[in-house]
Amino acid sequence: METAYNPKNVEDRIYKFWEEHGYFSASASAKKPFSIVIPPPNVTGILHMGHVMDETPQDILVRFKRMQGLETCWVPGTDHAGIATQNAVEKQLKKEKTSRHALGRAKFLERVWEWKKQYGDTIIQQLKKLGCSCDWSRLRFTMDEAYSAAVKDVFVRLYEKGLIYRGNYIVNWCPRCLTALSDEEVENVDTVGGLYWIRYHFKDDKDKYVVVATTRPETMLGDTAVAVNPSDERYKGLIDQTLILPIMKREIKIIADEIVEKDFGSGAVKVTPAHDPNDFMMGQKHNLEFINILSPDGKMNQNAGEYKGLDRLECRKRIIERLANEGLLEKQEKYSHAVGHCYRCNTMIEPYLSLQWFVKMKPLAEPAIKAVRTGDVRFFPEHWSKTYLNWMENIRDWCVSRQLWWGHQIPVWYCEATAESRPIGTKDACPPIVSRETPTKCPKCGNTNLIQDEDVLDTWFSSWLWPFAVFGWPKQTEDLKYFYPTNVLNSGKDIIFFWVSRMIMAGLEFTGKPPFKDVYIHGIARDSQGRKLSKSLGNSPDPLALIDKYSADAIRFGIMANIPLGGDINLSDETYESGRNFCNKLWNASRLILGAEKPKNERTEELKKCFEDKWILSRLNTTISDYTKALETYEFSEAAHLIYHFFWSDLCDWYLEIIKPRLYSNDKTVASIIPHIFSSTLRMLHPFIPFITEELWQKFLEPVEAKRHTGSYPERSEGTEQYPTYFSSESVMIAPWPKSDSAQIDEQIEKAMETNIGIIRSVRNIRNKMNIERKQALDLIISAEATKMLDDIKPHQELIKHQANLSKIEMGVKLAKPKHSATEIVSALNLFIPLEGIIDPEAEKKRLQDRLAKIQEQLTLVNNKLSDEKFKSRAPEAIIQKELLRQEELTKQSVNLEEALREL
RNA sequence: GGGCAGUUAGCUCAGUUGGUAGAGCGCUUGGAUCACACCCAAGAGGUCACAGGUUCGAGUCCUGUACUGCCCACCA
Repeated sequence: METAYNPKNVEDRIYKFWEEHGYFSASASAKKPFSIVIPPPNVTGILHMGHVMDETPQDILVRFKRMQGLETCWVPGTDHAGIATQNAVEKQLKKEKTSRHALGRAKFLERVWEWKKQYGDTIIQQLKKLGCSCDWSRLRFTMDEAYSAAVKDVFVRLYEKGLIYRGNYIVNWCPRCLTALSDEEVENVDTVGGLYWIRYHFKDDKDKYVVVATTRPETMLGDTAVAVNPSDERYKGLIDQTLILPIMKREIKIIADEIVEKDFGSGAVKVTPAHDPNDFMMGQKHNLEFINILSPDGKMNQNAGEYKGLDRLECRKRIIERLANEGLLEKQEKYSHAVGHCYRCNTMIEPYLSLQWFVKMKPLAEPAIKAVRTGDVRFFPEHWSKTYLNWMENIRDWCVSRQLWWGHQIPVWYCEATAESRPIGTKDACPPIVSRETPTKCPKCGNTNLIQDEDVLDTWFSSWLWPFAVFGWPKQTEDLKYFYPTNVLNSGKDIIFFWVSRMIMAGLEFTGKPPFKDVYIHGIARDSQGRKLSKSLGNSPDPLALIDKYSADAIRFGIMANIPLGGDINLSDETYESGRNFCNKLWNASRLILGAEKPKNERTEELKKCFEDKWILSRLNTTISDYTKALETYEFSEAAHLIYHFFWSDLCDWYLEIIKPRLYSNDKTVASIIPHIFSSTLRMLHPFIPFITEELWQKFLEPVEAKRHTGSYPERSEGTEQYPTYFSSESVMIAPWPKSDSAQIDEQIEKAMETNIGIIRSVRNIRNKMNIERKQALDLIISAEATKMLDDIKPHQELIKHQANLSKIEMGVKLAKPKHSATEIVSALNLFIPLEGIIDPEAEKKRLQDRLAKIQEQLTLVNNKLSDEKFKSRAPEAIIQKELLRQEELTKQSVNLEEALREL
């Protein structure tokens, strides 16, 4: 074996090995199921570190559960990501100096499918590189034929139930993507802009005017009223009076509405029903005219008169100038407010009146709220349920139609008469035909010229069905019955509203069950400075490059060991280095074992165990228990720390160092315990670092297999954990999960070992401070002060002597005795290392005095406490006993120290 | 404006039902010893944001304050 672990070539070979053995596939069986559906990555591009954060915990859980013996199914797939993918392909077309409009819908869609093929395949390859143990036979795409059928089915069901409606409303409009967006797809960014105060003169009294304030002055071209609060004294008597809208010279009325805030601006607000949600409501209420002044691309339209064709922002500039020139601009001031931007292209969105399809959300939200309230669906960490509930309780209807080409075309057909144009406010002559199948004629008028709605559905309208659609829903398949609901959903906090909440609603609505029991929310990957990872900042590393440099195992372990509970992680080279170092340590520890002696795989029970053997077995079983518990509750970094500590500190630093002589001398007990420990450790580590554990498993397996070949070893008995089969299975991936044997857990032994370690460290510390070579054997004298320790230490003298290189240990020696030679005192333990000729009596005296002062100070505190009536009457007995012991101990120490000082 | 987190070692974070603060990295010192320098040994470093309260005892529970981050929101 090489001195350093070299993951190159190992990982690909191992992954192939797993695939060829069919370990990933799952099917309905008598076993208990465990299922996870992957949050399908968008086919917009290749994977980034955010995906690694997303997939790694899932693979850990899946591997963990598979080893626990559950029928484990991880469904992989990708998402068509309508708007995002369409944008990506459009960008590509732009580079080719063409556009989707030049290509036409059909040709364009061909291009997107090509794109999807390319990136979808790449994503799958990347997931494999990362080690993901998905059931690849179940690979799904949100635009698969069967999946599309499910989407249609859902649309029709909701429509029939009256939960889908079509109507003219103000929606979030992206003038670049040329589509409506849902509220969730708008990112509000605090922006400093201007607040403009404009004078609207009265028709009858040209000298008088009302001042309105606005941040979007260009919308005044579409004003059809000015509104004030009915209780506003300033405007009493002015209601219903007529104003002349500047520039357009249109006559508009002053209306009264409660919605107007008296305290904002002048208390009077211009009303533009076609370009503001509030104004829209007022427009309906007061029967105002709706004047749309914008084209879909954000330019002014014919209703803007001379400004037609200008971009809205350019128009804004000109309007301001003109108003100023005409003396109608009362004032302008800087104003900071939230402005919506498209979450895909970052263009400033416009509130825009258009005909769209909506889903009524309140009826869907109610059961979904209940599911989380009652604990049918649980969030980890729990506090995310509050965020979820807060949003769900204030949910608003969902605009699901998108004016895009890439996506599920809406399963609605119109009679030709009403399909072409969609004039605002007009009603279709024939009602739309909402159908799973393509209809042949209009059921009302019999017309056979039907035109399908050109729009597609919001991409999330398909992904909210993911947990059951991947199992064949709406068909009641075996898979659906067996694997659904899934066990846990893994997601980033950024898509709780987009996806998690909607899946819960869809699951309950369409299957009657919540789609998963647990939701594990992980944080977001950031760079070492805490910034979000993004292409433009250049701080978003390519996972494949990192895997190439550090190995997939290193990335996985590094991230999972360092990720705070539910918090964001700052990624840096150190993160991956720590993972790499850990793997290398594992490699080398195995190398020590495999090089020293082939594993014997023999029974341990009959062999005589030394103290350290019992200790490491106790530690092992404690670790198995705690580690398993941590994984069950999604505490990945906690789990990683537990196993890290057990392996590196307990096993490598102490146990292996202690047993080295026995290892080289072929001690039978060691030779049987070691395979047991390594087998369990490799199995525990496998979910985190699957590749190297498999590679090592195979190496441990070699001698065993060799013996089987020669017939000197019994055949493998599958699936048992019984000796002599520590390495019973052909792959660690299908090996049984280690079980904690509570009979081997011994707290006293673990405590005793801690004491031993403390003593050994103290001696080493003294060596260090005094520059004493390790080769030079020392005498250790333990003072009588440390009476309590003596019994603990006695049985382990040999161990301590060997680890600390001591020639002898003398116990119960009074502090005063080594006054001519004691040179260093370890205060906590009262150890003395006698050495001739180095003592400085003055320094020694000072040291003792300081220590005495400290002890007396503590003694006073304890005495005070013990004489406190309240403490005596209320503190638990165990605590009082502890204090009494401490008092005794401190008293003894102070007496000894005083005596030592006198003798000095 | 509302909601949710957070404030503990130089940095990133743990801290289980209240019982005298831990890890990794970094730093300091020493070390080519026959698993590993991607290593080993040892060490230094903390008024647990602040102020009150409950308690025999508070990093931990309660109230308030300050600051940081995130999310939601139709004051134009």
